[in-house]
Amino acid sequence: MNDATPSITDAESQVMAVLWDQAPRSSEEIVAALAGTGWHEKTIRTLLNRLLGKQAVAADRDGRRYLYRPLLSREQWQSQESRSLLDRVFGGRVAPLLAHFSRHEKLSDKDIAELRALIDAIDRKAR
Amino acid sequence: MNDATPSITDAESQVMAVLWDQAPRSSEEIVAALAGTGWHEKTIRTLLNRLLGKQAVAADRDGRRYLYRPLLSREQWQSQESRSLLDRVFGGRVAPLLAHFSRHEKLSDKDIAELRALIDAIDRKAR
DNA sequence: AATATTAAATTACACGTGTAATCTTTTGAG
DNA sequence: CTCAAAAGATTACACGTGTAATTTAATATT
Repeated sequence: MNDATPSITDAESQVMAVLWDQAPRSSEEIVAALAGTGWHEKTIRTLLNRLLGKQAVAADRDGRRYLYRPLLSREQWQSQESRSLLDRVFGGRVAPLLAHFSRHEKLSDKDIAELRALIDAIDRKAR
Repeated sequence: MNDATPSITDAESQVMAVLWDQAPRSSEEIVAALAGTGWHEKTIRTLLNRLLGKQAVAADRDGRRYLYRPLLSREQWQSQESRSLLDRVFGGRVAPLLAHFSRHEKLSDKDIAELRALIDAIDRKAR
């Protein structure tokens, strides 16, 4: 009986991002990759450990060090977060979300073209 | 000075929802409207007070009671939450978000029709 | 083998949030 | 005018999270 999909905090997701970008990596490499955040090395190691506890990453021994790799994929995480927003904020419906964006976000021509292509693709698949 | 836009927690947003649905309302009415949540009356009053502190609602005296009304609109809140998801999870781009939904969410025919109508509307407005 | 490094594990601590209980003040009932 | 009921204000408390410091264990060096 273990957690279906671990839920990741915001800080944790930034550590995941490093591993999604490339894995496996040692904690030292991860710390280096997160230099821009201003986080203390200790902080990053804490986050790594929490991710281990949540089984969002795995650690494989490599000599004296561990190499970390993601167990939760970026796609899975995006799904969770998207669904959460959809349910919490838009009553679970996609169209209101898009309607919202259409009114309040600046969509580029490229965005619009992509969206149209997507709808077409979805539509074709649906029939 | 004062907070540009207060950030609302999940529980608080459910209280806001009652006021977005109809306002102004007394705390008693709000408690009644949230009967389905299983929350204790005290809990709901706490949430109301926190919303007051965050200036997400205003309270106008009405005899011995207060009448509450939203200062933060549903639209504003949806914007905040959407933008937060977009930035945190999708690097700030709308198309990847929608692409994600197209791959992972089951869109009903009605959804698809609505989306198409939206795109058309956006497109017409854009040109 | 004893000791110094260093990675990892454990512990810490403040603050936000969910979830209330208690205290205070106001006001209607007698 | 006194007292009880009720609305609101204050206080509580555990848990998650951001942010680390301290302790332990493993390994490299002398």
